[in-house]
Amino acid sequence: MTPRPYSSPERQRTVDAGRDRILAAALELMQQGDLAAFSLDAVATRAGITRMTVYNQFGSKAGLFEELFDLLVTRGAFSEMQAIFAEKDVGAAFDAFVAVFGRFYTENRPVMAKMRAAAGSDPDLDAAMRKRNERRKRGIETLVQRLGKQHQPSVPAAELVTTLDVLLSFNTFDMIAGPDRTPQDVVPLLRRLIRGVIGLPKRRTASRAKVPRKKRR
Amino acid sequence: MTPRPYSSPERQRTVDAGRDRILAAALELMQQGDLAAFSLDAVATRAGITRMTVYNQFGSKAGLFEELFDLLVTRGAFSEMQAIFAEKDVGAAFDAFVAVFGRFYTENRPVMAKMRAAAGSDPDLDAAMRKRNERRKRGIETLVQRLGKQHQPSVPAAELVTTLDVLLSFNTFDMIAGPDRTPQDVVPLLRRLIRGVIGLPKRRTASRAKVPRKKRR
DNA sequence: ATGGGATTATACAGCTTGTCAACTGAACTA
DNA sequence: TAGTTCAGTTGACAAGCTGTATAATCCCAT
Repeated sequence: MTPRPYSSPERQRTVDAGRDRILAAALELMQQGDLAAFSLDAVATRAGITRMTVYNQFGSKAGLFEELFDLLVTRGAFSEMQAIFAEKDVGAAFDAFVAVFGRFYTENRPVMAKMRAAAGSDPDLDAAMRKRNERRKRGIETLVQRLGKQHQPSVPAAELVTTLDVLLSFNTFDMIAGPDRTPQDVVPLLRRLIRGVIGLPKRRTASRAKVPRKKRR
Repeated sequence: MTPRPYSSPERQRTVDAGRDRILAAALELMQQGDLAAFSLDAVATRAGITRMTVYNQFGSKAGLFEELFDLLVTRGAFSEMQAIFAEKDVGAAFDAFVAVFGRFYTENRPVMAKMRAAAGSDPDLDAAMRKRNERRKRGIETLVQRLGKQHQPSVPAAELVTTLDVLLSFNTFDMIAGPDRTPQDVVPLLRRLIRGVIGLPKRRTASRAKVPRKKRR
C-alpha cells in the first residue's frame, strides 16, 4: 500500500526536455500569431506531443502562461539589477532601471501584449501577473527610499511609487512607442519624464559629459 | 415581384426597444461577472430574446462591444467638452479634461476593464477601440496647441501629446487607483502630474482662490 | 387578405478548455 | 531474467463558445 520510492533520471530527463519543447513552442506561437491562434492544441502539435501532456505538465492554460512568463523573466536582462541597486548616483540608477525594462519589453513585446490580454480575461492569471509585477514595484520602492532630500517630486510622496510604477509598466512603453517604434526607443523620453516626476535635475548626457562640446549639432 | 416600398414606424420602435434591451442586458453583464461569463447566450437570455436576434442586430460579438462602448460614450459626461475647449485658462481646461475622464472611468470601470481585455484578444475589436481612442488624442492635441510660450514641458514637444494621452488613458487611472480607490479619487494626482509634464505652474485651488482662507481645515 | 421584415426554433460545423479511464515504458524487485 | 509498480502519456469524451444556415412564425402596413 505504501508507495515505494521511485526516481528515474532517464525519465526525468525526457520529461524536462518535453517541458522545454512545450515552452519553446508556446513562445514561438506567442511571438507570431494573434492570441486567438494560441490554443493548447496548437502548442502541443508544434511541440510534437499531445495536448494532454501540456495539462499534466502545467495544469492549465494559465499555468503555462505563468511558467512562460517566469522563463522570460529569468532569461531577461534582470541580472543587472544587483548592480543597479548598488549604483551610487540615484539618478543613474533610475536611468539604468528604465533601460532594463525598455530592453525587456522590446524583446518580448508581442508576448507581453498577449499576456496582458490573457490576464484581462482570466481572473486567476490576472492575480498571478499582478503578483509578479509587485517585484517591479518593490524595486521602485527601494530606489525611491534612496532618494535624497534635494528633490521635490511633482506628486505627493505617498503616491510617488505608484506613479513611477505606472510609468514603468508595459502599457506605458507600449502606448508611447506606438506601431513605428520599439519600447527601447522610448527609454530617453521616459527617463526625462521620470526625472521630472521625482524632481531630479536633467542628467548630463554621457556624450556631453565626456566631450567638451565642440560643434553645435 | 418588385418589392414595394415598406416603412413601419411601429415596427421600428419595437426593434429599437429590442436593441436597447440587448444593450442594457449586455451592460449589466459587463458590470457584474467576469468576462468569461459574458456570452451572447447569456446576454440574449437576460434580454429575453434569442441569441439569433443579437446576431441580426449587431452582426457579431465585436459589433455588440462596439455599440455598447459608443452608448457609454454618448451617455458619458462628454457633453462638457465644448465648454472645456472654450475655457480661457488652458490649465483650467486641462483640469476639467482630467475630471471628465476620471468620472467616465469611474462610472464604467468594470466595463472598460473588460473592453480592454476583449480588445486584446480580438484584433478587429482592438482596431475599433483604437480608432475611438483617437478622439481623446485629438482633444489633447487641440488643448496642447493652445498652450502659450510660458511653459517648458519635461518632454520634447513632439512627444507631449502622446505622453499626455498615456496619462489620460484608462490604464493609468486604473493602475493608480488600485483596488481601494476609484479613478475619480485619482484626478487631483493626475492633474498635478500633467501640469508638471507640460510645465504649467501649480494651480491655485478653487477654494483658496475664492475664500480668503479663514481657518486651517 | 396579403406581402415583408424581423424574430424564432432548430440544427449544424468548428473551435475551445478541461476531465476520465486505459495504456505505455522505465525502474525496481524477486 | 521476468514480473510488478508507478509516473507520464494517450485517445476519447463532455460541455461550452461563436458563427452560420434554414424553415417556421409573428406582426405591422398596405
